[in-house]
Amino acid sequence: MNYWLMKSEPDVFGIDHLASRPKQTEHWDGVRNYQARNMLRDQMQVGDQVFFYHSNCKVPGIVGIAEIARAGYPDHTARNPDGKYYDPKSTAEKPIWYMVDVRLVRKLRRTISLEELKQRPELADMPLVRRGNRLSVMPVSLQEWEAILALE
DNA sequence: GCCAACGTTGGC
DNA sequence: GCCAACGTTGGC
Repeated sequence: MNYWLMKSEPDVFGIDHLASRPKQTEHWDGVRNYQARNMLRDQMQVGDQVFFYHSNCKVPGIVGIAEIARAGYPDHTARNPDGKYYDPKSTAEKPIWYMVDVRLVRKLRRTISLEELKQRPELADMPLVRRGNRLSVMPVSLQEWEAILALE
């Protein structure tokens, strides 16, 4: 089992959007970064646990726990010419971009803010707290996972 | 809204 | 293959 952190803007798709979906499950589309793509496509497995992170908002931080409900499969939004995730280089035969399905496990009792995460020395190696990091999907070690949950 | 950091693009 | 220009991310 692997652990991950996935970022989303709450105004676009936040934890409450996920909670209101049928089966509290939704596909995670629109990732257009190769490093993140590789994780979606090659590493995420059904049952993996995910921290749901709110970015680009008033209090950025971890707001919930989700799990991978379906492993990587082609992101069909890349083939919709009318959508903002359209990529003409991606085809049905040779998809470039991938997505996974994510199911809500639970919301946290409170937001564990980025500010708080930055203060924990045991989390200093997380890409999340490093300056200039822009990865929207990143691995979390078991030690980091447990340290973060202990903050709740 | 600003802007630093970073990834991608494309000319050469 | 280098690297400047450009677009995007995301904290503040």
